[in-house]
Amino acid sequence: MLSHKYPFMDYKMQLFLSKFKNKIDQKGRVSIPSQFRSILFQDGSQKMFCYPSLDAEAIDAGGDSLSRDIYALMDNLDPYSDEKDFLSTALFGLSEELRIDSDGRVILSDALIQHAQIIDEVIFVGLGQKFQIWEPNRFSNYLQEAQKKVREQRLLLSKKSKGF
Amino acid sequence: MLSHKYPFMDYKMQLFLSKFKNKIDQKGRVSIPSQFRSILFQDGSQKMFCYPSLDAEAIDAGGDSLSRDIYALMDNLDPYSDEKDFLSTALFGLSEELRIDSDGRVILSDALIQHAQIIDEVIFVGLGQKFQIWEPNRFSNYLQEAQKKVREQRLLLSKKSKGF
DNA sequence: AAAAATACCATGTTATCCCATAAATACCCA
DNA sequence: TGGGTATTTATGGGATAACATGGTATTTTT
Repeated sequence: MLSHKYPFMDYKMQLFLSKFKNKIDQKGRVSIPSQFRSILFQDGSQKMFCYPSLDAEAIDAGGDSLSRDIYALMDNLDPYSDEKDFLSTALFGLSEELRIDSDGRVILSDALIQHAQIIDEVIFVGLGQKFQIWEPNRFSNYLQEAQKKVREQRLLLSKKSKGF
Repeated sequence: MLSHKYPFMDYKMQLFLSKFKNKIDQKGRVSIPSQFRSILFQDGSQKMFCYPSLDAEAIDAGGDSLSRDIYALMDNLDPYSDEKDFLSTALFGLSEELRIDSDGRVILSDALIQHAQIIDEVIFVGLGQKFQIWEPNRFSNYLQEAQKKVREQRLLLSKKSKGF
């Protein structure tokens, strides 16, 4: 189960960190940052699992562990609830497994591009067990907001976090 | 008891102490001071974990113990809340694990350099379980301020702490 | 046949490895 | 203790490998 009691962040597991800006070429191809790629490849798959982010104008993405986590999350919901139907549609209905080509690139679908309002450049942002793909300007706006939130919660954080 | 006074410091752990000034070469490489390096290498990793300092125009850096603390902090949040997305963005998205090369050097990312306003020289400042990387002039200004603040609070403190 | 997807190749840039050197530090032994 | 030698360290440079990115050719789909 995905909860506080069973942290899914094994200390050994590799996390998506940092951010990288890459270009989209005329054919719609984008290089996945090599740091992220090597994590995706870890379980042998040549796929990138992704779907439109629920709360942001961005694409959520990750590897097998992400899709498995989401599947597990669904599994825990009441099979006949509206909540489950809604989430299944929102996540699985709109999610895709993009093939990673021999040069480490993917082609984002029109639906994903439209959701994230992407033009010809994207930022890959590591979020730990997943990452997001943003249109650069939208991301910098969002980042400002996020940093503001972090500062607001600062005291709370510093008490728990041993000096960070 | 030790753990009461220093709740987050394992008495065995090696501390980052003292400060060292090093140069950045044309390729952007900086040597990590060997004293710091040997602490970073302790757990076998060849990485330096770092992120823009929340309160200063400096880079916060450390080894596995620092990154684990932050991962643990994130792990306590509800995985699919937007609170978590905000924090992940600001913490994971801006953090980096810089690879330490065979000569003990790292290449600081543009984002970090810009945050700390670094040109071609840096000061590594030990802060115990982590250290900071500063542009030298900024650091000496900061240090002066800090010392001034300490002097101002000295009387107040000494009444409570008998001897500091 | 046209369009899209895929494989393959080329290039400039950047990171990484390896070696050289000078200075500082640690070490050793008379 | 002193004085000389070895080792470590910071730093520079050349060679090599990796990466992002653009392009062309080949295959697959429809």
